[in-house]
Amino acid sequence: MVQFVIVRVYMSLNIQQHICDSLKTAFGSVLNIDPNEIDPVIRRAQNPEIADFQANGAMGLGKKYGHNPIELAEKIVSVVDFGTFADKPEVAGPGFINIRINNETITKLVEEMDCENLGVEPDKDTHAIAIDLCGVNVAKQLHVGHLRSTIIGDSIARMYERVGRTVYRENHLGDWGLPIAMVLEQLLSSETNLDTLELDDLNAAYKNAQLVAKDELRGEKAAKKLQSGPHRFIEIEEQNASALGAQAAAKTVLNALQRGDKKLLANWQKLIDCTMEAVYASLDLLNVKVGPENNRGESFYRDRLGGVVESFVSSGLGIEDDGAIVVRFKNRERPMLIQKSDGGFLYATTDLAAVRFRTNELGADRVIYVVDARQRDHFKDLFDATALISWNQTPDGTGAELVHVPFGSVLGDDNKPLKTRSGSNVTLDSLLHEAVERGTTEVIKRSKEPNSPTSKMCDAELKTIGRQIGIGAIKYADLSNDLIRDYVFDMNRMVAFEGNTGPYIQYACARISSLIRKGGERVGAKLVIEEPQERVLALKLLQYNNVLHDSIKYLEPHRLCTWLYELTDAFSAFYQLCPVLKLDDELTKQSRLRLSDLTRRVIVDGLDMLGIESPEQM
RNA sequence: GCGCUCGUAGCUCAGUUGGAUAGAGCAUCGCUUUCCUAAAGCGAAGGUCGCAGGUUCGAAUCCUGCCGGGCGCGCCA
Repeated sequence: MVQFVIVRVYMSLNIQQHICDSLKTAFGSVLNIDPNEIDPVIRRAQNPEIADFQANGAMGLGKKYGHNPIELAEKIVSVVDFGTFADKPEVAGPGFINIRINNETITKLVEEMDCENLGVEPDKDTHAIAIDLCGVNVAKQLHVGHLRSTIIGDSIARMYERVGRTVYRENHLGDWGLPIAMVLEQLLSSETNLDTLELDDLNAAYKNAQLVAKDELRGEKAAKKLQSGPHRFIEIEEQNASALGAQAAAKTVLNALQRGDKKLLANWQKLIDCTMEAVYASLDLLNVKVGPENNRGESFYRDRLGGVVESFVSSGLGIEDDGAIVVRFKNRERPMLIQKSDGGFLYATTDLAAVRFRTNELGADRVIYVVDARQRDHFKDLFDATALISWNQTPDGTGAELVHVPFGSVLGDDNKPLKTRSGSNVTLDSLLHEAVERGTTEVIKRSKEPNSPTSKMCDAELKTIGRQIGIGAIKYADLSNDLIRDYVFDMNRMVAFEGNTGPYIQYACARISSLIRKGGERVGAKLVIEEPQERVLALKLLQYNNVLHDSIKYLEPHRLCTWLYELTDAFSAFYQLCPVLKLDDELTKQSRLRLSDLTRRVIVDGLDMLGIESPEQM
């Protein structure tokens, strides 16, 4: 019983935390101040030859409390008690404290990590998380723009779920409003059969509707800009007469929809079904956990929009301006429009309704918007408006944090936003199929090698693996960069089995699987950490929990990617220099097999949070 | 015009939120190597961290001003 308690306490400690606490105590006693106010600035040491961790706090604290930093560091070193974790640290340079963890501790910690949850601590916060992702528009095919929002959002969701949070993936469909009404009007007036509707027909109608809308807008703007006299205005109106006619017809349709016209609503639903059927197929191929259950689009909020505006108006935050209702902010000129002068609502209105739903009804204390960086201003307005009206809290009064995760564009090799040769948007589907094809080509090529484990596989098996590699390649390439940056879509680099790529990590993982198949699992074998490569690998593994929580904290999946790549590298060095299968020393052999298997499970788990599958052979 | 954002090796990118001599992978050039292993390995070269100031014991990182690229700016989403 006693032992059980000790084990529990030990497990809840991670190395870095333990070092930090010990040093806080040491600094506190030497400087005679409250240890809790001290930050010893613990970092992983850059050079493993020198140390495992370093404490950089002596410099700053020495300065602050009038001590020579080197002398302070030496005093700290002489009094600090790391218990069994580490031996006496060393002082270097201007006051760095270098700490080396002893092998017994590393061994013990790795053994503790080697359990079902792989040392990942659950999040203490138990509120839900809402993630706005994908953002598909009805009547519109998914294109590259949706790729990033979907896979980044899904990855963040998976990371949160991994630490025990409930996540609502919110697919905020563009399924309501004038654009959809225009498409519907066009299809109805051309007497298209909605039951045999194809997505291509819808797309064409959507594009056409957008052109018409743009024409009207351009005409109005041109007229205003030129300060045109009445005759000039009439001229433009004549030019856009048909456009305006279409607009008027669409508005009629929209009105009928909003009134709840049953027949029209049924037809509207057909547009959605037609669109979503194709969308789900793409999302499925992309291996993301987004399906019909995640749909909560603009139409879901349609009856709440009036209330949103009313709330703002009655609290004095929404004021009338030129016939429209706007919300103004103290520190900037730009207002946020929440109601048009014709009484119509805007996307800002819907987003406000969605915020309130997510915080108040879903109980999310973090609402995350994975949306293109170009919408930064919109989200700044949205979040500030939310704060003004105090909708940024859950029902239990917990403050809800609204975060925009902005991401850059996918570029073609001309460094411009990715387009097809004819200049149109690249559909997600074509991109994914190209990736699958490239992945499959790689797998088939490798299966021709007689000593490859895939050499006896049938076509269907090879195709499955090819899909896993191709999709993994583009997802990893996307997630492994700092999100804010644009990146050039280069399939050759993405599917390469060398370098910081998805396939490289998958391959390394498959090879460990192969090793385990030959050597057998060694659950519970005694670990022996002695060789430098074993030590480096073990220390790397022990960072898993911290890296994951940092990736979540900063909403940066590329941290996890970088670390997985480093882990894979550490394993390669280990596998290169530490024999396993041919060892006669059964103890070391079992230990190494266990270390390998733990590495494999961590890689599989890590890749899973990126939405990437880990084939056992490839 | 105003605002946001990015700028790191030839190329593609990291850089642990202010720490030691700025790191990887491709590509280049050398040298080893036929092995328990489904991957060859090791090394070299390559940098004014866009530029100039400032803060600091200490700056790629924070502040200011420039330069260059991208993006956004009232009734579209």
